[in-house]
Amino acid sequence: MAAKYITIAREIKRRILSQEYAASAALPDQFALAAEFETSRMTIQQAMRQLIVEGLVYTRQGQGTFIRKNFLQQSRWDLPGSDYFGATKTWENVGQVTSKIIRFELRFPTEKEQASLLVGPDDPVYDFIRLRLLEGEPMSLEFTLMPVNLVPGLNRGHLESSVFRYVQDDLALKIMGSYRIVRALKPGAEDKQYLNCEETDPVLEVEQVIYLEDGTPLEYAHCHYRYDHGGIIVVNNG
Amino acid sequence: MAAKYITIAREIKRRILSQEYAASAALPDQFALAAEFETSRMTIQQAMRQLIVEGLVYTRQGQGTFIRKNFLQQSRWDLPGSDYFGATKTWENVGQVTSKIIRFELRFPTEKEQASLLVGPDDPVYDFIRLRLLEGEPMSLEFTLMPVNLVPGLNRGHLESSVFRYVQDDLALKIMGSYRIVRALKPGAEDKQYLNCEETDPVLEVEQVIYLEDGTPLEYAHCHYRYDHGGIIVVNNG
DNA sequence: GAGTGGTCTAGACCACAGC
DNA sequence: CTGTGGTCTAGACCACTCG
Repeated sequence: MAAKYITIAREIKRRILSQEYAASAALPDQFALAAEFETSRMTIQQAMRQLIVEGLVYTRQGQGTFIRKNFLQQSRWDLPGSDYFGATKTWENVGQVTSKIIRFELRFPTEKEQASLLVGPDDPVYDFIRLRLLEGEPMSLEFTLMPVNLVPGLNRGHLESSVFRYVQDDLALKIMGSYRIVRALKPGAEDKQYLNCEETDPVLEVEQVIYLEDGTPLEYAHCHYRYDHGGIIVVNNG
Repeated sequence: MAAKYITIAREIKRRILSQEYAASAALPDQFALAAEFETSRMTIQQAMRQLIVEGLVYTRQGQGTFIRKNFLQQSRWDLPGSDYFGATKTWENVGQVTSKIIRFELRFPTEKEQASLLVGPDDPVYDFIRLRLLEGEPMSLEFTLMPVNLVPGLNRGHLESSVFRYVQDDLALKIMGSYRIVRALKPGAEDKQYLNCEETDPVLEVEQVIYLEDGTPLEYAHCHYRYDHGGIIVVNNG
């Protein structure tokens, strides 16, 4: 049984989407909603906070609660090509994605990598490169580092299916967020070899650190995408 | 006078940053904090919600409230090169930014532009192109469209200083968020002409729609960045 | 069972906008 | 002044984790 405020938020969302509440008009005030749902005003406010976070409505003190004209925006990433954040799902809509392992090694981290992963010089890391193919066509090349002590037992099978699923389901680690830098680059030797880039084909690079819920860095990666396989969508609210 | 929960959140934040609370240990529980700050537990929870949003702490039912190991991440964009989101400030740390107006016209929107800006075919739009220079060196080329009825009185002076400031300070419009797609592109004719791109120099393109707080699209733009002038930082929490 | 955060109540007063 | 959302109280019970 979901919390009452969640249930109420869902119902109000339904009414907005089915246009039972006129767009660009004010919603019933919180007292009226509290009466209708036979609850306290605090609970209505909690439901409203939920809808605000979802980008569906906004409030103005002294005026009321209003529906956003455009609430299609999500407040999270949709990065086609990462294991993480449901991006694989985005790809599944497009076609079958497979992975080819180019490298899978163990080594000690460099200074820059120690800083990115918050590990010491003697803490071993996995170092692997994967070529991701969409319907057999090369799409992205991913250079990944992960601390061994966080992801014990990682093997080639996981790399070929989904490292994310292994981390989340088998190791029960929870991912909190990410820090990413996006750039355009000239193609390097590996990009030409594996992504079939010509000299004039730009590469979209995403350098990223993925964090667990307590802030421990789980992964430090450089992902190279072919420029003609779509872009990265980023949405920002408020 | 700030709200009590804000004051409490600030105080707890101070303690965390000054390491009065041991990192990776649990904070005092909400009952203890409520007693200490002589308030109700609801107010403490509101303060905690604030700190959670800021990425400083996280909670686990049945366990407690914990400090994130890495709370440097922000939950907002930092896009060097846009008028918006304090990015100009980012640049000011680097050097003096100036704008050169390549085009400034009025016209009617195409179908795609009507869809992006949510305007009709007979609603006029500003269409301008600006070259942005850092210390005199070309850095980005921005193709912008804005509905005339939202931004009356826009002139070349605003384009040269800051459209954002005009919109926010003089017109008192409030910006809510953005929707962006990031790509790598081969350089086009304008990129070669104004950004001095060679044939092999990739371009980082950001296609963006910026929204006002009620969801009305304010701006539809394509921004082209030289590949060697840094990347775009994106942070995601939760 | 004990201790934690999550939710909820039934009110109260404050801050702000509009008439 | 009226109506709105914002904050706050003092308590209650529930859900979850751990020893």
